[in-house]
Amino acid sequence: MGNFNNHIRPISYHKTEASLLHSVDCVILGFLQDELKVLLIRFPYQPFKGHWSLIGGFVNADTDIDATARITVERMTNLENVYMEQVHTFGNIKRVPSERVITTCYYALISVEPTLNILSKEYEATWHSLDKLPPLVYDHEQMVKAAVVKLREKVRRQPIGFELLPKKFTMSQLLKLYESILGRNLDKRNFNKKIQSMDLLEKLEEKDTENSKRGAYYYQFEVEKYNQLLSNGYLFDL
Amino acid sequence: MGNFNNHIRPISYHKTEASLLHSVDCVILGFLQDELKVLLIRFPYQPFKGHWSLIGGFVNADTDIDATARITVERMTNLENVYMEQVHTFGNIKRVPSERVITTCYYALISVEPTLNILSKEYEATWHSLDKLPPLVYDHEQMVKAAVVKLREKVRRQPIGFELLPKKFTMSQLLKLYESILGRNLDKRNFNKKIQSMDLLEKLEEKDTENSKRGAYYYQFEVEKYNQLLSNGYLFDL
DNA sequence: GCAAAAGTGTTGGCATTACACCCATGG
DNA sequence: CCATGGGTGTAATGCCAACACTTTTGC
Repeated sequence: MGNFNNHIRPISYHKTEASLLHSVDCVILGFLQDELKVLLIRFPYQPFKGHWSLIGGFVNADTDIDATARITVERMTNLENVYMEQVHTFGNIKRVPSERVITTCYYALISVEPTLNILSKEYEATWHSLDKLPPLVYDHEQMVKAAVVKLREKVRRQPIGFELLPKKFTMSQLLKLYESILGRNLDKRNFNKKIQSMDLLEKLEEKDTENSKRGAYYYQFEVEKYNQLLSNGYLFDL
Repeated sequence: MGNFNNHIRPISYHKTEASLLHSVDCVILGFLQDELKVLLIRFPYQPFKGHWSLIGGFVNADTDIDATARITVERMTNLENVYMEQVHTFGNIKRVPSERVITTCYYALISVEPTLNILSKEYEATWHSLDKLPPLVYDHEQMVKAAVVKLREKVRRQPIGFELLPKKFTMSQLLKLYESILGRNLDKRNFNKKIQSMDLLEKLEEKDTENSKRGAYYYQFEVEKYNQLLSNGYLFDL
């Protein structure tokens, strides 16, 4: 496998059809310094060598495209079970000037903890603020935008924001996360009220004393409780 | 072009990558007999010859994927400027048993008027209710479901429902359309109130007297008015 | 003692829902 | 004259947005 003549077509009533390169690109999102950021690498090939780029990889004949995206992300981050969603497939002829490549874009949400060290070296992977992105190769800017739009819609109807936080987090972290994703300020009291009323978080004894003198209680998302509510017809809605 | 060895790759640092078949499938939706329906054809190839299927086509090296989808729909319906949205890309290895094909699914919204005659012959294209779909080839049932979910979300935030109606339509047609898309009954008075308050429809002098003795006023969607409101920050929201 | 973040309730306005009767007409 | 779909208003409710002060503690 890996060779472009190797795709399987035993029956091949489609012998005459064109065969094309297909890749995946991943918008890896993380929450750092109270802000949603995207992980970019230095593009390794000419003529765009050194430009910033999303992380991607080609789809080969014996791998599902979702799996290709997952492998791409996991190889880069050394994480497993990363939350991913397909965003859109970009298929214009000229999107990659040098050749025809169809690319399916995904986003991945990762919790930034011990991660950074592992990934940083190979391609100079670094986090970039969404509101001051450097120029990216090909149509990768479009991809980032599309991913954020999709995340913004999804985050209000499903409790996926927690994927971006450590297991234990404070209310103000959660607030700032949502503010950053939605791109606007939220009222602290109204936000807390709404979250609390959902009854999806467990309040822990422990406090975070790093970011404030008084200390803020840690909370934890309870997946099981959510699944139970879900099966009773509950809809997360923020 | 059209031959699978013809894709352009002058630089080809990706010579060693696999080249795959890529197709599009289109969920063509129409509103008939007060119901949202999908247009299906009889699949023309063995071993699924005669089974019901979506309308599709292969992507060749010199056509954008969006254009491929559009051409597919327009060839089948003899319509132009059909409203289309990309839904999802299905890329599992085994989704087509006989060979690896990655398929991008689109939905198309068409207004069913003079259409039917033109398309019916070639592949026995016929309209099917969404709640009693026959078995479909491959993963086409999944595609239909995904398309309807996407439409359901979109139709509440953008005035695309009108794409499914003739230029002139009555309020009860519009109501039934939304009921059918959203899959639940809506209150006639509340619905009218909301629609009227948007101020996007022009009430015509003319009445539809076919479906009722008293006659119901025709309305028309005013695209320009909508665009103007849009540019002032207005958000359609139903 | 002060700076910095945490925590906590109430109110008014708006939007959504629920609900029922008369009208016009063709047959 | 009656059956069928068309057209219309009001009241109750719940939801969301706006808003400010006290607490804790490290420095």
